[in-house]
Amino acid sequence: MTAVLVIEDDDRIRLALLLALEEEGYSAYGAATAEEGLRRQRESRADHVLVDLMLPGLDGFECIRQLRRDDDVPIVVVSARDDTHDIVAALEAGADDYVVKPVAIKELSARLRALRRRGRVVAATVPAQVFGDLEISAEAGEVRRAGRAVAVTRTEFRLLCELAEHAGRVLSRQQLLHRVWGYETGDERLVDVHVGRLRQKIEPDPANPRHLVTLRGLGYKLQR
Amino acid sequence: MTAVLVIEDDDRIRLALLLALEEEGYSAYGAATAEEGLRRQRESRADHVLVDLMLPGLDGFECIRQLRRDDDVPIVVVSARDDTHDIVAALEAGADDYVVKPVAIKELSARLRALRRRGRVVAATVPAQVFGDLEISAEAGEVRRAGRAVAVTRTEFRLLCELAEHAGRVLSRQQLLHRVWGYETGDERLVDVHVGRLRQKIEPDPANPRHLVTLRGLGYKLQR
DNA sequence: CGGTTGTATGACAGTTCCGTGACAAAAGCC
DNA sequence: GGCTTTTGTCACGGAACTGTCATACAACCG
Repeated sequence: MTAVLVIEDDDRIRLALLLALEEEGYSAYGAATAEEGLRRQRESRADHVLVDLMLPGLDGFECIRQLRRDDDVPIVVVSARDDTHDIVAALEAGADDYVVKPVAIKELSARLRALRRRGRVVAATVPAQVFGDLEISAEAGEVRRAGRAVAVTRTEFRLLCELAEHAGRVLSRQQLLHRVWGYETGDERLVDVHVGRLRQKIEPDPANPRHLVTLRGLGYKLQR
Repeated sequence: MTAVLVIEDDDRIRLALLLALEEEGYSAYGAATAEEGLRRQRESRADHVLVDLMLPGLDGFECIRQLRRDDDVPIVVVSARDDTHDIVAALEAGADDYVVKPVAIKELSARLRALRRRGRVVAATVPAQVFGDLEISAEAGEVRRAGRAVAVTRTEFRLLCELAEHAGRVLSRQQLLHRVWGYETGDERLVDVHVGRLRQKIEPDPANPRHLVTLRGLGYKLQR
């Protein structure tokens, strides 16, 4: 029996989903908060997790990340919001699919089947973001320049990922401090220093950066 | 470079998709009919296929079935019709995802990434694995280096299998504690110690590991 | 051109992180 | 029960990393 865990705070929707899934032949059980969902998934591994994005306390994105941390379970987001940003963010956080409420149970079921099928397939492609001769592989925790692995530290890696995630767009020092370091405020020079160190490692000519460029008065951006 | 084949009869849409995909860093090429698409996929295997459902001649569903017959390539349907029947039918035919036009390229790209990630996840449950001169036979419960059997203890073996199963990907100490020892939490030094012992046995030069490498601040990974 | 503002970078100290040897407890094995 | 092997804990030393600072350099502006 295929087990499905539904993490959704709205009681009505959660129960409706559980019933519909049972009807489709799944064994389904629910959790009203992310915390509870994480706990239940640790205790008894479901074959699929459905998760809402708007949850009280820990939100859906964080929930997905934590689920992913120690489990390869297929995660499907079931959200009311049909918004590209949310979809992309959820998938990047580690979700495998995203469906918009109200969802047809037949479709959901078919998507779950497709996910299970895909899970069995063997594929060898390594996902990596590419910027010219620069490759960033978050999973491998690795950065390559011209095919060669470059050793970067954790902070540098986070910084690079953050810039890569918003490739082509400027990020201010404040934004970076906030997103990479979690600082609400702080010395902006810190960013400079780390950008400099990163350049030493990933730029062929650190003094004339091609990818990690400075926009005076604005911040930094990563470009192809 | 990740290659994407777009099977879509409407020239404008196909070209727009191709351009947008290129922009996202993919290598993209197109086909105006199912027949042509099948032929191109046979000749040069793309990493992803996007397919419209309404095609002249052979329709999208049939196209998906034929693609599936000799290829595990991830297939994403890009259709104008947002209809549960179509969605279910397409997924049943073998598609892996279904997005409705007009589609945000960022979303599409994120979905492709999610598909690639998923494909790799279970990929690893392979009986025997080879890492350079290192062989791990999960069934035989045996490790060989340069053809010679190496005696490893049970914990070391589990640890090695876990790393091998996610070859090339970083596993944090917490993940390893959880997956190898079943601990919800615990002293991370434990992992270090066992990694160290394993290195003594499987690395030619344990002080400079080639396969079982440390990613400072992140964890360990096994690489070729 | 000189002043002003913003950015790059080398040096340094404090801290974090990792590897390892030692050791005791636990588990296997005659 | 004695012996060996394996496992987990601890503590220490060293290496790597981080954040701060000072200084030098570059860009901008009137």
